Amino acid sequence: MAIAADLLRGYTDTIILSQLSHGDSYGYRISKNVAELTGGSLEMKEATLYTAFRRLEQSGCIRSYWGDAQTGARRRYYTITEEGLRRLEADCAVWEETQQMLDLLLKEDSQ
Amino acid sequence: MAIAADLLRGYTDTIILSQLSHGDSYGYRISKNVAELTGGSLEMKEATLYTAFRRLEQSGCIRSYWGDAQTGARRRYYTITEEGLRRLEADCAVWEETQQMLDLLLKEDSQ
DNA sequence: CAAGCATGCATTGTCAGGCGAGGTATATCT
DNA sequence: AGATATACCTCGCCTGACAATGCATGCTTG
Repeated sequence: MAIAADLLRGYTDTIILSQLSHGDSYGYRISKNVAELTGGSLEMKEATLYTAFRRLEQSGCIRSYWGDAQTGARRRYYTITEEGLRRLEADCAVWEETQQMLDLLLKEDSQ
Repeated sequence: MAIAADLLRGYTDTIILSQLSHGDSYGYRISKNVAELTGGSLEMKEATLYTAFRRLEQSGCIRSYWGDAQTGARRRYYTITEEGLRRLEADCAVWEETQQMLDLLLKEDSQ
């Protein structure tokens, strides 16, 4: 397939993995954290987020456990796995290549 | 919507517009040109390409005309419009922001 | 001359991911 | 009591990438 353009679409997973590489976290927090980091530019929609969690757990990139909900609503925490770390690294490499490729194509001098 | 992650997916259109900003061209040529520029990393599939042409023409970003096929198969040439140029510029700006955003999220220091 | 390959365009149907809309539950503040 | 923040989840739609398929021309090579 060789760096298909379609790959550009799946970066939700990568962002989640990146967030989890800093330590266990949960949906709501990741969502808020990403929003804050990007100055509100990127809002991960809940539907997007939770489907991504299912997908990532399915493929063995993350594991989950329920936190005890003494205070407030219950939370499902996620942990990144070894597989997930490898996936993250691979995704980042692809992202680098993708950036270079698109930059090349879009910044190509006229004529 | 504010720079949705989904926007990352639609860069086929942008690449085509960029190619056409250098002068009129046609499907096969754009496809070969992109493949060559990226060292074969990016192969625009025909189905993708021609669907994109329809989409872009529909939205007024490009216009098309048949070249005379004296030699070889007939070709449909495409011209970028004013609207298309504006679209290209806007897309490039979005691309810049997107890059910065993802870089920020993926290169964020651990801890 | 037939077969194969490069050139060239086009459509149909499938699939995956983003996300709008809806639902549930708890705790706090007014 | 109602609003708001925290927190999770799912269904169904839409869009874009692309495999598969089909068509036509012209050149080359066995």
